[in-house]
Amino acid sequence: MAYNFNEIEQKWQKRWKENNTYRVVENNDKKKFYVLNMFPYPSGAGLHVGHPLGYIASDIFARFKRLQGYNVLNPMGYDAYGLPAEQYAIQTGQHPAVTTEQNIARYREQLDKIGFCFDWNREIRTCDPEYYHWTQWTFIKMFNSYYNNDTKSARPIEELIDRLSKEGSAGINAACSEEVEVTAAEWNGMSETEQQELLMNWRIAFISETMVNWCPMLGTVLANDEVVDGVSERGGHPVVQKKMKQWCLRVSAYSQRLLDGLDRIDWTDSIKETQRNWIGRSEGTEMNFRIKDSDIQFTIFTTRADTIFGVTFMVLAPESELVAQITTEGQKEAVEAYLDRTKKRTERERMIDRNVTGVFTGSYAINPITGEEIPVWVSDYVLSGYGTGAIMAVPAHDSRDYAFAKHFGIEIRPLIEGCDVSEESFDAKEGIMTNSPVAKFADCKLNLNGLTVKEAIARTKEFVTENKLGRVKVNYRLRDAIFSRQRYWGEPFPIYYKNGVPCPIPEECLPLELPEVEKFLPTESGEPPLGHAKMWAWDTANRCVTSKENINNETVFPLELNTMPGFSGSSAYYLRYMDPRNHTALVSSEADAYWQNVDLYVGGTEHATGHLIYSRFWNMFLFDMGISIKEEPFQKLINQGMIQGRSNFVYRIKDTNTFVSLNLSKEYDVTPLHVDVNIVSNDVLDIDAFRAWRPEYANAEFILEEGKYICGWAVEKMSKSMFNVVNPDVIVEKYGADTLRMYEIFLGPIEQSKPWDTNGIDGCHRFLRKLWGMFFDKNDNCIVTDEAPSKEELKSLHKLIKKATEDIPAFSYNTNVSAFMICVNELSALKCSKKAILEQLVVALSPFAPHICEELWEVLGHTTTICDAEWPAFNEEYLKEDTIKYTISFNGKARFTMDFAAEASNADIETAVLANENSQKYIDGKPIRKVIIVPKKIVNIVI
RNA sequence: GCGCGUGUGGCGAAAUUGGUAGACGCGCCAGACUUAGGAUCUGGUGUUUUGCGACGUGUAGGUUCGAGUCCUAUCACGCGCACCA
Repeated sequence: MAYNFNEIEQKWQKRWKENNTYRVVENNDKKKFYVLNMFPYPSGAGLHVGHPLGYIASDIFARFKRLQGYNVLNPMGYDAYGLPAEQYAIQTGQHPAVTTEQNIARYREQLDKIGFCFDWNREIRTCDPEYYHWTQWTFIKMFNSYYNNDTKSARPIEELIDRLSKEGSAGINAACSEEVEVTAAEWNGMSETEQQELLMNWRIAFISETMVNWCPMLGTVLANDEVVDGVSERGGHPVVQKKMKQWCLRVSAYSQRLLDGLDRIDWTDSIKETQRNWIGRSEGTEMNFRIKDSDIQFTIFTTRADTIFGVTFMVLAPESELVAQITTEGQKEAVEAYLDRTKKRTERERMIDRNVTGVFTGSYAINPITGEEIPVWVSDYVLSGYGTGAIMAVPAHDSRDYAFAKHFGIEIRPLIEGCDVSEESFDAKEGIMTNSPVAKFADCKLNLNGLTVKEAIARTKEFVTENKLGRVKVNYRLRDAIFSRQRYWGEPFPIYYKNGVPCPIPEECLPLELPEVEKFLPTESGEPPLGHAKMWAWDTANRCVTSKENINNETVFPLELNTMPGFSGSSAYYLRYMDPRNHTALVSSEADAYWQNVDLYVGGTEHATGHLIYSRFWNMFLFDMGISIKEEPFQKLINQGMIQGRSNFVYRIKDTNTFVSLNLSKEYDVTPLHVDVNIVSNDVLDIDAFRAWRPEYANAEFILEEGKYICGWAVEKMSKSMFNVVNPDVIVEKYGADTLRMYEIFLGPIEQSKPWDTNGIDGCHRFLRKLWGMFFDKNDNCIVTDEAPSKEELKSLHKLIKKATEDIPAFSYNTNVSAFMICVNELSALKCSKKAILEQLVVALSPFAPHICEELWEVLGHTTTICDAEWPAFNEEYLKEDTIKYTISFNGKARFTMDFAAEASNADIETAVLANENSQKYIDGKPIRKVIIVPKKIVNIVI
């Protein structure tokens, strides 16, 4: 009896490829199902055993859906642009395209060994001109669009231009960088260049001089989500703030839609919550304050309009332009010194150091409601990028204002009945208002006394709006995405500059291919790497790329030197899979109408605020353009947990070459050292392999316990430096792909992070061998019979089918594997080798272990692939119990059990219980008042 | 600080609406077959007790005939956001 998994797996992988088994084509007679994995970045390290987890999970689902009769799209491709390939290129001179190609080949080889049902005919790579053609095309669409807040959608920029030329900016309700007022006459009087500059205020893809996260070590800017704790996510290099001209995408225009859309999609609450936090909606009020003895006005944003009577100072962000305007002569020196000091500090330093700092400007603002004079300060605890960069400070009810007031001895005026602000501020939005206003402003038209905080906020909003003192405003934390990267290995912008004005190259001329460069580093003059490209100018007359030498500013113009960031290629790839070889459109409307959007998206949580926001934005834009018919790209999202490494340690006694076993190591002064997990089994070290591992260990001595060297262990990230990387190829070689697939999902719930531990894999392997043993005897003779199955066998089988049918859609794969083990154990115990049973068993198992199931399917006499079989239906009849065991309890304590026929009525049970001599014996002589019968389980007797 | 989530054997973990806690697998123990076992098969395995039994789902209460599950408080860990006004 031999289960030769290597032979079987190779045979079927070859056959699937030859027969194009997993090819999928649109078919209107069949219901569609779209399964998608977040496509990988092909790194040089290859796949480790953690990477395929999500692919296995989605593969099981895809195969299951196919068996249920769906037309399943399950594509795969590569997110091939990225920093590591570029950095490798800088170090070695090797072109990133070459290393990327090699890495992809290696990935493909590894993936193929695991037996996925990907349709490789639809493979895409983001660095392929055929693919980034449509990334560039979408960018041009964004450039040529603005966001209309009235229609709540992106509209052609011509609409806006038309309006500007006829009516000016009056009445335009559009997402913009800043409020602009321009009359039609002014607009029409502007030069082309001036008009183009102004339009940047509205374009969805626009150029803006903004503060960016500049990473000097990487020589590029980074998006907010690429910066973690003040350092770059990749590489951990320091990041500083710098003002630069950059391409941006007006993601913020979609804030509300991105927020609302979350209610319509089936994602986990935690990831939705993360996105809500990231979007950061806050409803509040903008109020205008006037500076005393001047015409200067400024606006603040607050969510606590109710606290207007408690304002005892105002604060401006140091970056605010107002600071210079309102600083009095007397305070000039102090203010400038303060600004100087803050400028030198990075954002990160300002965040870490929470000491209170600030300086008085010398000016006073007028409270628009009471007319009170309020001192205006400057402090870096106010951020220039949020709200208006200015606040009204209410120390009694905001902890930051409180700290500031305490430090500088400013009045703290409590506004809520009974609150104690002697030690700390009262920040909660609850209680009854008082002192609003205080007696000396009693003639003030607004009175909030006696209202709850909630009522007071609403009342103040009304008052402010009626008296034109400001307006109700919703603020979002979500910023526009910075879209330029000073890198080589990315999508080039389809943009040339005519007299400094950016112009898109004609759509018909796309793709604009990435040029060759001599060096992948920035130029001497500090231009991005594309500055090295010779063939990098646009000839408008011949509509082609030409040499930079030909630039004449009449017909030949310089091309953009930045490239697009990583998320550009990964934002709409799901659409491209629907129609990957279309030369005339991103996706045909037919293909889009058929596949709609992704039904099941599988990937890690690390993209919660990056890819998963950008691609929703990107897709909403394409939805507005009428390209995508679904507003949300990913209907259901499953986040697979990470598989961590399980590192092993040996303990070397200090200054010796002697290693002591784990439980004896406490008695010595030892240094724990990582040891390669591949020479450790069940935490027992293979001593010979250890001596051979490294030359310095060749003469190592060991202090053993019970004849073995026991290693310590810890859960850590899977990485080369920890010597805990387990390669899937090695597992496939030793146990087979089916065992690997079963074991990966058997490790635990799919969404949970867990350490890889090769030790448990035998259990899954034994299971498959046991299954094999139901088909063949020791001499490899097939023992399958045509006998009719027994009731017991049918029950075992249908219990399993029911479980699998319910568990797969719920992603309870780990318990499902258990169910298969139970079923096979039961059937083996019954010595069942009946075709009628085994046939359905292998179909149900095939999503999990496709190779062995194909083989056994063939053994059972089938000539077509098991993928085209039908998912077995379970029959409730077989699952019914003949009798049900009831526990008879007395005041909650179980006393005895009785069996009843499954169909016994409550009355039957009650009568039987009362007549039972056991029951009499245990009622302690007291009369029974009531028998409570809980269906199927327990009969309760109350006295 | 705010928000979200998780706590069950030596380990990974199960447990439909509240109804026999610990399924299944690993590990461990014993046995069988073996020259051998890191192969295979069979049985056992929460703690405690010679036994009957008692106790057991982070901790402390509560609801209930009955709580891993519901409620309140609390502790620990993980994740997200964070001078966001």
